[in-house]
Amino acid sequence: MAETLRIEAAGPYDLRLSLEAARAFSPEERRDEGILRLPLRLGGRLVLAELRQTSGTPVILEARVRGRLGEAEKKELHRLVGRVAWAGLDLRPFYCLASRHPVMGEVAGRLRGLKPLRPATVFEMAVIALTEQQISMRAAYQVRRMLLEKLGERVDGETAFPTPRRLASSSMAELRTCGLSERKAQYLLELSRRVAAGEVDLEALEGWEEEKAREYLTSLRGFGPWTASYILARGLGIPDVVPSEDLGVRTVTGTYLGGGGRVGAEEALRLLRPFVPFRGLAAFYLLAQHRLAEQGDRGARGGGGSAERGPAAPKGNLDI
DNA sequence: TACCAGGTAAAAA
DNA sequence: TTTTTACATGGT
Repeated sequence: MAETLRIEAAGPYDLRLSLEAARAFSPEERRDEGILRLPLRLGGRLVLAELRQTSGTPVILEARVRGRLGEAEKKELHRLVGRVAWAGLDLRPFYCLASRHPVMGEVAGRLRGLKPLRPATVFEMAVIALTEQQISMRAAYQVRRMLLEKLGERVDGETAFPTPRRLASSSMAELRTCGLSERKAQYLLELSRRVAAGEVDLEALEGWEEEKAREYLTSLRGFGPWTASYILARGLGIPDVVPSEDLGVRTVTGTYLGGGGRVGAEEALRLLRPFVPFRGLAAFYLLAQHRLAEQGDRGARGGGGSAERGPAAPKGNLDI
């Protein structure tokens, strides 16, 4: 017995490419034929949704879940899948802007249909952002893997992100063994406790005006300007927001749009100006291009011979 | 071995 | 008020 829901997404969209980009940083090689196995909480119930894209236009995403779902659960599944796949984002206006720029036009053409995969909740996005502060993506990935392993909940072979309540009930020692610093463990505990207590509602930020949400986020302990921008961009899905102080953003904007290497935050913003109101999305495309090209290089060296993805990119440790 | 990675708050100057 | 510093892990 299974339920299959069909979710329409604003086209163009390429789920397989979006998955490939999202996993470009991951040390584990996952071959899953363009299917996203997504643990989701529908009300109090944890289910595994298998998400795939059916061919054709308009873009339809199929979400398959074992067992029966109630009407409210179906509605929630629809909302969450739409959120993760960013179904509401229409890429066409961005492509229109990109086509007027020689480099961005080429990158956007090559990565047509790419959208950032978004975490199912703003809380999860906030935790991800906390773990990614300062350390490399690979190091942060290991920390999150440990968090999932120790505190996550298993469902059909996948692990769901721990709830605020579960994180709030964990100990400093437990979080430290996941590789978090004392300080980040404190931030994470404080955030989780406040969210679990209902004192902080990150999900409610969805409808807020951008600057108000930014102000609120930076008022939380451990949330600086970089973290706030990252959450606004990917957690709340504001396509113009870009963490311009971000090392990766400064590298790729300098490399692809500027004269060469890493630039300062202000210069990065200046170089991204042609893509208002999609500056964050533009930066994401450059990061993805950079990362996928790098991965392609590795594959070629290893004899795997994965598809060419354009000009070789300078070395770095970038991710989306 | 050092040094750098999608930074931040708190201490020191 | 502005400038340093500690911090965790993984790759080079």
